[in-house]
Amino acid sequence: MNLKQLARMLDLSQTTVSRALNGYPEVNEETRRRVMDAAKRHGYRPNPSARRLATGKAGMIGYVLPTGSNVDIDPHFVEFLSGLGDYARSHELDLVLSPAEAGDEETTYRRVAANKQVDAVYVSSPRPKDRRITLLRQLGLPFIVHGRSEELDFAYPHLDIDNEGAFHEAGRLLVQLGHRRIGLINGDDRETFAIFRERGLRRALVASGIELSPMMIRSVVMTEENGYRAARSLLGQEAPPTAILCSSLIMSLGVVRALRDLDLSVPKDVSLVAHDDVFPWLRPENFPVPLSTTRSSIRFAGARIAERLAARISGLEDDPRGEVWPVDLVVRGSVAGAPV
Amino acid sequence: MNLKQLARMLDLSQTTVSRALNGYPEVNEETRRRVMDAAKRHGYRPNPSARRLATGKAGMIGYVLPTGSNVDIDPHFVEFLSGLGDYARSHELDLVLSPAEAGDEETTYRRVAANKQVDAVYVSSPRPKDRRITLLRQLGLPFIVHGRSEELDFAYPHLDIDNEGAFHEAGRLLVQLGHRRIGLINGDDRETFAIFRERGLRRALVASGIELSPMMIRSVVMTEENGYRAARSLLGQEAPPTAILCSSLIMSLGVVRALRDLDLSVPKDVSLVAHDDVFPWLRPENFPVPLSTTRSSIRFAGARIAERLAARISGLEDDPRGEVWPVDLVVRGSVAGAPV
DNA sequence: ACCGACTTCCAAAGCGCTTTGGCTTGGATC
DNA sequence: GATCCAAGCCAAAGCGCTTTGGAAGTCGGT
Repeated sequence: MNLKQLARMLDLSQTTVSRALNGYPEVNEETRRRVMDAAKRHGYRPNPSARRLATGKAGMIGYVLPTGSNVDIDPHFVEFLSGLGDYARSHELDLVLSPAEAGDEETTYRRVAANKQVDAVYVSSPRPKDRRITLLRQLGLPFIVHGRSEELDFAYPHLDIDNEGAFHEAGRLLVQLGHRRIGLINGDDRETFAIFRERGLRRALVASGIELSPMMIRSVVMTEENGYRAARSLLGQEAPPTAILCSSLIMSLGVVRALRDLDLSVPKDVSLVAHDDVFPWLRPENFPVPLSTTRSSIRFAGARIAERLAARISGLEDDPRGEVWPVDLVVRGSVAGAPV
Repeated sequence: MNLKQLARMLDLSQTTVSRALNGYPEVNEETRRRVMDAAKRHGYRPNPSARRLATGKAGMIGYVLPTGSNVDIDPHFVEFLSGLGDYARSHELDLVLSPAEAGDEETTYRRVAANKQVDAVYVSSPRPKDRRITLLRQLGLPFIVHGRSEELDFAYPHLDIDNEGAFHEAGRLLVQLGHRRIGLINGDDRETFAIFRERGLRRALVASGIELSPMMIRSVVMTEENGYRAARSLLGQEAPPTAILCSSLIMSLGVVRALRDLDLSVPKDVSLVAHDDVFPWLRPENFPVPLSTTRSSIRFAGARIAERLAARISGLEDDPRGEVWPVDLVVRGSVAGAPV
């Protein structure tokens, strides 16, 4: 069933039927009802390819996925996707993943924009200087950044969590508990989130006259193994940290293993706080010693971004508004006063 | 730059230019060269929307993503995606994720097929009786199943690993080591993979005259917490297992925690074998006691499925061929003779 | 009775490609 | 020299929608 047939059946022109269905005002209310009715009865659905060719609107949102034989997609992605998908479903929005060679996403963004394959994209894992942002603005492709970049003075649509605030608070807590040497096991420090977290911790320390020495910082890809190695390396120093701040639950698994290997107990010997993105399959309260965390659901972020993308597409949102979510500090058994 | 302009520029008809670019035979080789050349020089790329409307081919592959506020996407998905994406990139194939309400994927499959949004789809987590398979066949939408279903007597394209063989071998090893009570912590037993794994273990036991009692089986969603609970429950029985076979590394984390809580050591008190899908961020050799595993890279599966989907789309593959990969049994420190 | 000004509808021209059904042309065939 | 054929090209008709630029009909105001 296509438009022509439906129109003929109703003894109307395609124009009128099209307008009736798309809510244009220049059609009699009764006619509209008739049309809507017939459309529903016959299960008419406009052909998206045709609509797309005519309007240039795709009705989909996009994501450029960095790939490569040595590139691993972040496991956080799947949680984010759960939220995004859940919202997208309720609005019949599909998501297009366009694989790109890691390092050269630009080509793919250009292709996607030129082909008008999607109406908007979301961008993740931004870096302080991230060319994607200016590129997208220049291409005129609506977007929302999950995270932040310094680009354009932050005047572009984004959604981020308060990474700095989170680690500032966690750091302050540890300082208050008497810790002076606090180790940071961070994610890749070319990414903004990691930089913000480090800054947060540093601020908390400086406020008490403590400096955050580079010796206390490790910046690695967030795997269990790297968490282990970083912890071993931090704790193997002459003046090891008495507390560790860790950027992910997965790495914390490794940290806990390292502590056990070294026969150090949590929190007696070492206090531990980690950032929790809220995975259904790995929960901080189930760590050997319940883990204190800075918590923010990445899934909610996915849903919110989908919502805002939808709003942008339909023109309801068009200011370059940024949104920064506060992060909860959840204190559990893994922190205690610094050992004397 | 569109076809019309390019044609005018070359002083040829659109027909000829189109044919030249698409490799049709009825065009002079020299003309073709001229066309190809000009196209490259001017960076001409046919508009996919238009091509799509004309041909009905989308140039994308699809996946119907079950979603819902209580639905969590499997973390394995991201690894699968890494492989799929890596292959897809090299062939400029995009992937469309169409969110569906979990439980009613059918509506979405129908929509995707009717709209010709994608040229082929892949289907995951099949169940023994899985309506999606007959549905897709009926809709005429090419597909490949990742996993197996009993549907159609297995005569549909699929890629699976030998789950039965894997757990059979693992079970046999444990039996040979003298274990008589072997616990199974499985995934959702409505899914085929879990059924096959159970069957494999049972076969191994039966071969030695041992029965696999329902008391020895737990079937749960694969989270750390469920692994813990299942292990506690298995080990809390009067005649607890002396060995445990676990369907995922993530659950194994919980199992290890449970063992520790119960002051049981691996492998002295309990031997442990898990299935490893090969995550970059969690590796069996890094468990407190290196974990023995049945190993199969889910990432390779993703790449292979992308390859076969591409082949199906271009008509290179069209038999309902099934493909079952053997699984490696990797023995590490977590298994030992049964305690006396 | 005539004139805007609406309201309500329509025919037709896109959107940019593929594909059908010819139309030339030049050489081989008899 | 007439005939046939293949090679190489083209005009135009789709694909199924949206949107432009009217065209009728209605109605109150003068």
